[in-house]
Amino acid sequence: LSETRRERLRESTREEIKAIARRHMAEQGTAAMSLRAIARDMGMTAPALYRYYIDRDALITALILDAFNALADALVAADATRARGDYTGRMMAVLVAYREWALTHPTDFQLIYGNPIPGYEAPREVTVPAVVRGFSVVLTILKEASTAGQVDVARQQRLPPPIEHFLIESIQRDGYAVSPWLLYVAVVGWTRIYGIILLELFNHLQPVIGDIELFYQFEAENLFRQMGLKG
Amino acid sequence: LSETRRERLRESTREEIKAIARRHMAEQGTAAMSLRAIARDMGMTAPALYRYYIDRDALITALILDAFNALADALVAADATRARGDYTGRMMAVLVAYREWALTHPTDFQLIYGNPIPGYEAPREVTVPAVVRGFSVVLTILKEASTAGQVDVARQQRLPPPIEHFLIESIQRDGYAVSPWLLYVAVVGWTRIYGIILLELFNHLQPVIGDIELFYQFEAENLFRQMGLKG
DNA sequence: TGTACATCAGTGAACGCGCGTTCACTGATGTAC
DNA sequence: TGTACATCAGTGAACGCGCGTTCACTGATGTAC
Repeated sequence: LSETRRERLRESTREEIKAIARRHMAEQGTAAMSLRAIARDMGMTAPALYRYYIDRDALITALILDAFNALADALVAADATRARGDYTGRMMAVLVAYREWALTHPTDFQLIYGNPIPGYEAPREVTVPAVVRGFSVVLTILKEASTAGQVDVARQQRLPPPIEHFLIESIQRDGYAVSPWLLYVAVVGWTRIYGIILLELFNHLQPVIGDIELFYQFEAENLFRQMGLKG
Repeated sequence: LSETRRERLRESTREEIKAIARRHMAEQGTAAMSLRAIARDMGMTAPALYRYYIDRDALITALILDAFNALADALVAADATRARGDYTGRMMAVLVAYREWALTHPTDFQLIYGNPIPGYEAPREVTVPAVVRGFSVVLTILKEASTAGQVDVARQQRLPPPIEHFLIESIQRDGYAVSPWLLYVAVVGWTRIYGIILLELFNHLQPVIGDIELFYQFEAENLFRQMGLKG
């Protein structure tokens, strides 16, 4: 709004730095991100980058934060494409969007959910809220479906007590407004699609199953059935 | 057998190189493996390593091959601890051993199933047979359980036709001696435990579910039920 | 059993390259009067 | 409107470090007669 010309230029340079960093990571792996290489590609000298990020770690943190938020945005947008009452449709749209985002942004996905970068540790106070944003898209759908009576209680399994207690504590601490069972199936769903997507990213799955998109949808439907999601 | 003294010394040096490489990877990440650092730790100069591995890639390949074989050994050993007719017991032992191996050898696990090392590509003719060794432990249990009538056919789902066709082709090409459904559930099981284990390795799962060991077993049982494995 | 020779492990110097970060500086852009 | 000054982006040199790989070599170990 009241941004000066200088502030706008500065912001666009910050964005350009991140864009080139992403390109390099895509080509060389996330661990290969180098300030000197970025500067070279921008036609600048390396010390100039220190005007924009105080050091290499700060740049990595910015990239990670962007990635979490972009992923969450994609999930929110996918959720919005379906009628509010179509709970399985919304859930499927979100899961498909998750995989699609990972496949179209493989580097960003590895940055947030793959091998950690040696010598770098993400500050939790920065990353956790961004993670929660994405996760709560799924939780909201489950909560609304449950409220609408669209979750089959008969399918609900008895959880091992220590896990149930842990989930109840999470719910109270973070105010999730879902039952332990719904939180549980959300976590299980997350581990399942994560396994498929990461194996696909590393090219381990295609030779084994062939059509991964179809496989993914089939497994999503199995998950919905186990969750007790109706429709 | 007819190994000379020189050959024995040579072999033990090759092993020492690998051991130190593993330690460095555990401390610094898989991408940080450096010949100079290994040589330094061995009290040698870097060029001496070229007597044992023709280059850095050859050393990485040797480490990967060792890791696949050690994992397969662990699965075979776990399978052998249960009575032959106890199919669910054998399967559970194997899945638990898989996770335990990954947790006690996190670096090796990341080396074979995590982010690829930038600039390195594993030669498939070396790795594929080692992968198949581990996978066939699970397939054998499923095959024997099926032959013994211990797989509930009623639980079998109709697979999407393109996937079924792909699996049938794999079975014929590689001579797997199981039904498409059994191969399918083996693959699904693999993606599921992989997702859990990798999230656990990266410390993303513990804050969400608490007792991961219990969670893992609970999910394994759910998997057996979906497979139709009796007992 | 002793000697001559071949094999092989390991060295040290070098090549050419990369990296993150600090520092004193230049020169352009923007601001106050 | 014009001038003096402050702010800030970016430079170039430097520090101290790392890497994989090649090469001619030394010196110890093993082998053949």
